[in-house]
Amino acid sequence: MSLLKRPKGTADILPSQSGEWQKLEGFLHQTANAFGFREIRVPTFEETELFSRGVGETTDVVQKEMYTVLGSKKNLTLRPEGTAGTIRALLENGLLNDALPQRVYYILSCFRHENVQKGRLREFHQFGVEMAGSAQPSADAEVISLAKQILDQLGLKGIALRINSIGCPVCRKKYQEALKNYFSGSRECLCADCRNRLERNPMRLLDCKVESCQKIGKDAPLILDYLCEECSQHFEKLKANLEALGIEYTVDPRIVRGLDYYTKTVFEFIGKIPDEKGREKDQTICGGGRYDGLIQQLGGQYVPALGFGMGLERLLNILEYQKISLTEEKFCDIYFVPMGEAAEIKSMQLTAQLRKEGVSAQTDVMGRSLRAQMKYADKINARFTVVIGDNELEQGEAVLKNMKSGEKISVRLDHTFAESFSDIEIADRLAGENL
RNA sequence: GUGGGUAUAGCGUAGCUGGUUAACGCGUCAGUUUGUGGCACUGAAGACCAUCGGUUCGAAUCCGAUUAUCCACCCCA
Repeated sequence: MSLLKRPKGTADILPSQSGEWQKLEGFLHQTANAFGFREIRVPTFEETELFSRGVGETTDVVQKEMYTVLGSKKNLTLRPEGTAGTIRALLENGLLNDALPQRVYYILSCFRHENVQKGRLREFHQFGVEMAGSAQPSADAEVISLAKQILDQLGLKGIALRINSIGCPVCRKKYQEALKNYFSGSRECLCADCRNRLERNPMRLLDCKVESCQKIGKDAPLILDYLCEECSQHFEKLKANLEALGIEYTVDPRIVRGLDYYTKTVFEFIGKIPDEKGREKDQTICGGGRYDGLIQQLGGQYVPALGFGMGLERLLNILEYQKISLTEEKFCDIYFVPMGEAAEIKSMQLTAQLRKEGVSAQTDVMGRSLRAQMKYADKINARFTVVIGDNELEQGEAVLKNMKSGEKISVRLDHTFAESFSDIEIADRLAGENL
């Protein structure tokens, strides 16, 4: 029988990695809570229509990347992103009738049938927040500062924030007309893709990597010059708010998000990761913006809202690249080193007792020699060891060794052990923090 | 969807233009005698050379297909 393999674009999270995930997730929960966001959990699949209506019929995500199960009455799709389902849940459960703004966040997996690359999986995990009810630029600033705080507190360096405004449907339409006019003049010189874009989504033309197209686009009109009064003021206030919060940014008029629901503010946090050959390349780790029309689009009242999605695999990639570890690789508070059968029993009992107290305790289950056990204790980063042999059993007393400092303390091997160990352990922890 | 690179023990790599027992580092395991780890030394285990097929007297090495992975376009987290 041949070995079955996992589907392309999926990943196993192994025991050596899950601790990092748990730490990251714990940190995300904590930070989101600090900003007043509460967790929401929504289904992994939704009716296909939710995404075609919410994300946008013409987007790549909807047109060619969704995993859809065809049904006789309704088609179902594995969520390609988190916003549509979250907004659907807010509407369906009447949460938008509650005090606004409504602040929610989620950690979930998304599915897109894409060509796989580093940081581009077919099942990937996303942390996202959505804030519904405020049209104020201060809400934009708050959401951006949440993302910023997460990236900063994780200790990441060199993450750039780029912002732009793509206006509201009214001013965007005018801008797109202006773009069409501009590019139509040199239609014949554009690449095939761009000629296509000219009709479907002229804003994408600015993004083209083909040199000749870039040249043509150099003097193209900018969205920022076409914003209506309201959108323009919104953007100016957002910039002022970011400055007040001490958040650095650059305005990048070429940011055009690929999901149709965005209006006004769009932003991205971009980091650098290495490819296989060690060359650095930019990668978006967080992307988001305002989507004032989405809730209406999904059948609700007009409620302005915004949010972002953050790719957890991408985040962990960058953390790894910047050599930032959230966890100790292996961890053990205390390791018992038994010598002889009677000692093995005693070690088992003490281990069991400490584990009930929440202490990470281990003992030998390999029948190893004393020397080998000490080596093992060292490898798993045991903080303390206790050697137990016939002498110790007879005297009811043993030596507790601090593996870092080498310090040895005599302890009693009776019911008082757990208590005295916890005192010593806490003292050691405090001493470590003072260093 | 289109185009290109890579594929050798758990990990990272060597293996030149096809020629016998596939090499090295890290890691793992055991030991370096008498009851205390990190260093050092000695030894061991571990690979049908991604899979399938072809060329050849002979293939890790050449050819084809498949799969995985990486990169570019596209798009995005």
